[in-house]
Amino acid sequence: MQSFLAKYMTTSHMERRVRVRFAPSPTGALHIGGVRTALYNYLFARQHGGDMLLRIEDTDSTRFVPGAEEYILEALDWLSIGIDEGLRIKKSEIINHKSEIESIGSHGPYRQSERREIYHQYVKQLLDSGRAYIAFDTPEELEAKRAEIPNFQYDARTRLQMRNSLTMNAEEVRELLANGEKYVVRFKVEPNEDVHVHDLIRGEVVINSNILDDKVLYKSADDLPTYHLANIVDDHLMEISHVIRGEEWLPSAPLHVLLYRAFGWQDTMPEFAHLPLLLKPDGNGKLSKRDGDRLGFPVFPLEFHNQKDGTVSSGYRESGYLPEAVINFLALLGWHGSGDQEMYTMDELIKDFSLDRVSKSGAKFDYEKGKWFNHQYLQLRSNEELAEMFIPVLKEKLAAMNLPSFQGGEGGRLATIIGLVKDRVNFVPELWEQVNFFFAAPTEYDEKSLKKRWKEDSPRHMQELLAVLDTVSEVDWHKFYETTDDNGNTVTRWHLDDVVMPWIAEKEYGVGIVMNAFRICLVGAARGPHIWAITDILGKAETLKRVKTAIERINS
RNA sequence: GGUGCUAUCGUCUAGUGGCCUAGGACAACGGCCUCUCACGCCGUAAACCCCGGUUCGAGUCCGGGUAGCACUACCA
Repeated sequence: MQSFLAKYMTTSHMERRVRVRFAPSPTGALHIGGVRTALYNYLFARQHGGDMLLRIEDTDSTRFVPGAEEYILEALDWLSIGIDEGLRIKKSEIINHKSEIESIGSHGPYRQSERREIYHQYVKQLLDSGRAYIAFDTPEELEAKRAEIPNFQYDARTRLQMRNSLTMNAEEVRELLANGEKYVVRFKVEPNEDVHVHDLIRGEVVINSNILDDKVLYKSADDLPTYHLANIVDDHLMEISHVIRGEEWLPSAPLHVLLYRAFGWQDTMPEFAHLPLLLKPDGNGKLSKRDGDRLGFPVFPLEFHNQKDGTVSSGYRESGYLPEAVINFLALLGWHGSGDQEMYTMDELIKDFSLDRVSKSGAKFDYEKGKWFNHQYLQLRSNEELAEMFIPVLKEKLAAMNLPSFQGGEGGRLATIIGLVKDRVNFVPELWEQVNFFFAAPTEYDEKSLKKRWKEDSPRHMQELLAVLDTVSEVDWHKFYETTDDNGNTVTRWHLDDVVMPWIAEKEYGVGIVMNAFRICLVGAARGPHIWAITDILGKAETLKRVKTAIERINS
């Protein structure tokens, strides 16, 4: 039975419900840094049993890129970053790359472009209370001012020299407005005040209001607010408890604090956490879209065809990355767990995540480590799953070689083959280089391998081997059994071992020289899985045929 | 230029005053395994930005310097 006090404490001193948001702009593909921000928000929300919202910040109509919104939602969906409220992909509606977007929740609309009327009232509130003013300076005038005065800033020192409602009388302002003159609403920042921002990752950050300019909050040209106003109003209205965003926002955090105060919302102002930036792998600076092209790896989760500028950006999904690998890799870029653990499932991340353990400094994007993570997760997938993922690649390769297409339904043969080689690849498409010889006999033989492994006696060895192998029955060809090696480990021993090895011993040939030559006949190079695993899959007829062909073709 | 943030192996990082002759992971290198290439396993090399101060004791706290980054739009 709960005491009355416990009850009292939980009701009247109840912690605010955790509500976080990811609020991207639909200006292009979702950058991998943005994905990490979304992930951290998601982990935080889940851990606290709170809500993860998705809001689209499309207040700059000029930068809108068609398809970007769908892209963002699909990327999050692919990575299993779940959205509880706002915009998201309607489940079970992803057919033929066509996905439907749904809006869920009672705090909508969740696109800022659809919230014009809401912002009007708050702009008016600020104007009425004298916390903001109307400015008529044209972009050209401002530009001229900046050219004229070095380090010009629109603020308490300069606003009285500008064309705004502070310097004009009410009649003039009314007239300009009536004439349809373009204007903006600027926030009136009071000078000389130390603004304190509490950051969950960085602690107390203090900035003097003198360095802040009178930010534009609203522009009449497109009847939309700017980021700063829309962001604060929406976060307030949507009851956001924690703002977890990139470090690039830290300098404007004081402005946001001032805005919350101007509205009288300081008591419900969200907590802030500014995440370290993702840096270029080489040199310094923020990781950018161009770095991906330059260094040859994706910086976007999904491939993106930009309809606005016609560019195509490669994506992790199309490069063969597994979503869980991307998540794990990203989670550890700027955050570490409570121990030395490297591999994390999403559930483990949710359990272990903490803003305390987010680093303060930027993290260089290490693509090599990403590959390693993918390798790890690839091994965890079943052969059947990998086969399923590999089939499109396989079909494409076979078509390119004018070979009969893969039909499937071959009794799990592909899965068996993949099981043989998966531990040597990092990505699904790489499987092709490991399995190609199962689908097509070698047409040429790797020169390096020949030089090292194909000796003068090899043709004679192979000729003799052919005779030895021919004695093995079709049934015995595929036989194998379990045995124990010198170290007590269980190993698979093939019947063919018992046929070929005694022959080699009797003739006093080297095992290495015979087997490697044999391998070259079958594979075309000195690589690949265990030789008897290969002959098992190839079958007797194909094996003998390949050896014959090799004897004829090599050295001729 | 101004303001802010940051600073441990090549990279991601552990480290919250003594457990640090600085730990883990990726990458590199070497070895083992082995018919090959890989995987795997074992091992090696590799770092506290600099200068002061506080303290019995500093990678850890403080100050200064330096460097890097971010921001400084009618972009977000």
